[in-house]
This record gives sequence, C-alpha cells and structure tokens, in this order.
Amino acid sequence: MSDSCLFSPVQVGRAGEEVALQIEAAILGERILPGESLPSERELQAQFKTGRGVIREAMRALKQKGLIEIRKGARGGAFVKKLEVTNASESLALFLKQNRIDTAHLAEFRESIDRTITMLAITRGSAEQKQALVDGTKELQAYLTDSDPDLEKLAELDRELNISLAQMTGNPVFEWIMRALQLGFSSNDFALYEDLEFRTKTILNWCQTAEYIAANEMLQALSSIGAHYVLLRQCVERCQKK
Amino acid sequence: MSDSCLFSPVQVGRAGEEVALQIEAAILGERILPGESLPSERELQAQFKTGRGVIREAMRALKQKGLIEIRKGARGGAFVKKLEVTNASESLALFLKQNRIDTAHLAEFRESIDRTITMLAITRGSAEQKQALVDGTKELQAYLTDSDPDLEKLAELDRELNISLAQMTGNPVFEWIMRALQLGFSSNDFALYEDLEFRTKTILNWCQTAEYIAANEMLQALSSIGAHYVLLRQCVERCQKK
DNA sequence: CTTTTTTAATGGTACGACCATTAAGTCCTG
DNA sequence: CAGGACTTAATGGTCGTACCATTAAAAAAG
Repeated sequence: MSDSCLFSPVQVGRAGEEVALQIEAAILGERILPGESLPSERELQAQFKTGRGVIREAMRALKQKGLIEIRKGARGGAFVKKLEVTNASESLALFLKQNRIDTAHLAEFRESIDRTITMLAITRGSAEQKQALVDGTKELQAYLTDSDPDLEKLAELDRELNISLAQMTGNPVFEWIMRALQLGFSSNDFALYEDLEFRTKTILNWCQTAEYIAANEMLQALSSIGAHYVLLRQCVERCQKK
Repeated sequence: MSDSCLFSPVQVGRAGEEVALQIEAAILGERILPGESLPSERELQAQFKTGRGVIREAMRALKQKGLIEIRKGARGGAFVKKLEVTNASESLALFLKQNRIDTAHLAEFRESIDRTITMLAITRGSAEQKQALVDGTKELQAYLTDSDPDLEKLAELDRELNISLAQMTGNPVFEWIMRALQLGFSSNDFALYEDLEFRTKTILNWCQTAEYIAANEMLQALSSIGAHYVLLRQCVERCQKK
C-alpha cells in the first residue's frame, strides 16, 4: 500500500463503524484488490487519526463479514479475501439454527432447487459430466453391500454428487446455493444414510437419477428426484417418532 | 445476569475468538434468551480474566453476526437479538455483490425461484394475502400515467411485492432468498423501470400476475412470470447495446 | 550453497485513563 | 402533590502505551 490518501480521518462516536465502512467501500469499489493487503494497523491508526483499538474493532467486523483474512507476524496484516460462499452459508446456518427452521420447509426449498438444477443439467451438461455423475453413483453403490459403512465418507460422496450436478448447470448461482445448503444441512441427509433400509433406497435412487440424467430422460429424472424427497420425508417422520 | 459461572477464563492467543465462541454458544444454547442482556464489558472482562479490548472485539464480531445489539448509556449493554432473516440475507447479498454475477445467470436463478414461489403462493396463500397483492399492484398502476415517476419509490414497491409473495409460501427459506436477491440486485429491476415502454409493460405484467394468483390460475400465472423475464432479458439486451 | 541465528514488523493482549451517552434518582419550584 | 430541572452512576466508546507471540526476511555461520 502506498501512502496515498485512501482513507480520511474520523472523529465522531461510532468511529469503528465509520472506519469499517470506509474500508469496506474501498474493497467493494475494488480500490484494493483481493490478495492485496491493507496497511498495518498502526499505519491505519495514523491515516484515520484514531486509536488502535478502533482499527482493531473495525478489522474484527470486516473479518467476521468475510471480507478480509488476518495473518500474524512479519509481512502479516489484513489481506482482502475473495469472498466465498462459505460466509453466506454460515449466516444461513446460524439463521436456521436459531429460528428452528422446520426440516420440511428446508426440504421443500431443496426439492425445488434440485428440480431446476436437474433440468438445466440435462440440457446443458456435457456427455463427460453426465458420465462422471454416473461414475460417482457407481462409487456410491459400493457401499450397498457394506453392513457398517463409513457414514462420513458416504455423506461426503453425496455432497460431491449434488455439487457436481449443480456445476453442470453452468450457472454459478446454483452451485453456490447448493454448497450453502450442503454446508448448512448435510445433517439432514445424514439421517438418510444411517438406517439400512433408507440407505439402500437412497443409493439406488441416486443411481437411477444419474442414469436418467445421462440418458436425457428429463421427466423420469424429475420423478426420481421427487422419489428422493418422498424418502427424505418418510425418514424424517420416522426419526421424529422415536 | 447473575454472577454465576457462565463463562470460563481464557488465556491463549486468539482469546477474542474464544470469548466470542463461548458467548455465542451461550446464546445458541439458550442459556441467555433473546431480550436479555449480557454482563457489562467490565464484568465480562473479570469473568474471562482478560483485557477489555478482547471483550470489545468479541462483541464487535457477535454484533456483526447479528447475534447481539449494543446500547450505550446506563442500563445499556449487549442485548441478545432474535435473529431475523435480514441478517442472513445481507450476508448473501454481500457475497453476490463481490462476485459480479452475470445478469443472465442471476435472472435464470430468479426465474426458477419465482416460479416455485408463485406455485406455492397460489396453493397456500390466504385470500387476504392474495387481495393484498392485488392491492399492491393497483398502487403500482398509479405510476402508469406519471411521466416522471419517483423511481426509488417504484423500486421499493416492486421489492415489497416480491417479498410479500415470498411470504405467502409460508416457508421462511423462500423469504430469505428473496430478501437477499432484492438486497443485492434491485439494481437490475431498476433498469426495467427507467424506460417508459418497459415500465408500462412491467407494471401491467405485475397486475396480470397478481390477478392470476388471486384467481388461482396457476398456469396463467406462471406464463405471466415467464413474460416478466422475457421483458427483463430484452431490457438487459437493449441496455448493453447502448 | 545450505543451515542457523538474529532482527524487525505485525498482530494480540493488557491496563489505565478519560469522554459521551443514557436512564434513574433527587431536588427544587410552583 | 406534581412536574420539570439537575445530579449521579453505570455503560459503551476512544485513546495511548507498553509488552508479548509470531512470523518472514535478512544476516551470519558452517
């Protein structure tokens, strides 16, 4: 960073907010690019003509927002981050956690997204991508005969399949939404793999869905997606009974 | 707050994070309920056996997360907030903003969401809600004859209509996503209202959509939504030519 | 040239003082 | 007694300094 006049002093109460806003504006306005570093705290303190505590609090807020990443030590400092979906996902997770979002509501949302994604994936996905999807489900099939599978691994595979499906739409928005949902609520799907019966059905359903997508059988694929959510709802219902 | 041992001391590097985590856990675990206040900063400083700066930074992070609200003065302090959709939406909006989403991709996503929302709104919305929607579009109609309307006001009305439509689904997830989209990208719709021709068509389209929804004419409503996005795409295309 | 040591820059913590704001209590006046 | 004006105490907000821990680069040693 040069000694140019990027920032202007601030004196009123809530100075921390002001500082954070100015820096945020500089980042969003691309006057500081991702990867670059902000001036050190002591330099900022001088530029803003304020105490170091104020700067630190502003930094904390920006870090929490996911705009910067902070590294200690020499040549350390605050580095502008390329914003990732993770932050939004965490907020979503927090929101859902405190507001006790009904699993049914979430499933409803996911189903609608899944249907759209499936349609787009069929019309836009390349043959290679479709084949890769089928291959992925084949890997899943290996767990059919395993009586005590690694559930973590299984859930991970499920996540990857969902995300690669979303990638096939060629629309990053769908990919981001899917990642957010996966990060926030893989726990729901987890239940689906715990019970042997549901696990078997879910894996088979995945395989079928992938086959339909690879064969460009849109209606069949959608129906298969629907079946998946029927399964999920049954599973949730059974879990709640216990 | 009593002087009970809610929190335990912390000494390692990154103490601020630890403090924030402990308090967040207390909030999420409902050991402190929304509306209640945390101990004062100086009290927390004593409980955590740390400096006040650490506490303040933790507070800043929690505030940014939307978990607490801070009031100055006597009987002030940090009050636990009931988390609202808005907080999570802002996060997503910020993310969308920095990542320069292609308008076409965004429109595609919005269209799919809009279609689902419309379907759910028709099947679940009450007669009152549907009427309110129609009334809202009537208000929009008033701008048809205005040759130089207040575009800000117009965009605000549009936002409200979209959000109330999302609320009719009875599913907070849809409301969340709609709010985020509105926060991040009302600017796109803005263009739609700037040009007289598009403005007229868009307003009429809104009215028609609302009528169809109120009349439970699902197919017609969906077709009307489709028409809206055709308009949007035309508008974007024209804007890019200039 | 490689390894080790030193060094300087930077974030993290602590303490202490003071200011600004605010709600509650207190006092004065009518 | 009622109501407004003043005082007070608690709390967040700011400032400054000193020191520690970490880290990467520079310097020294082999």
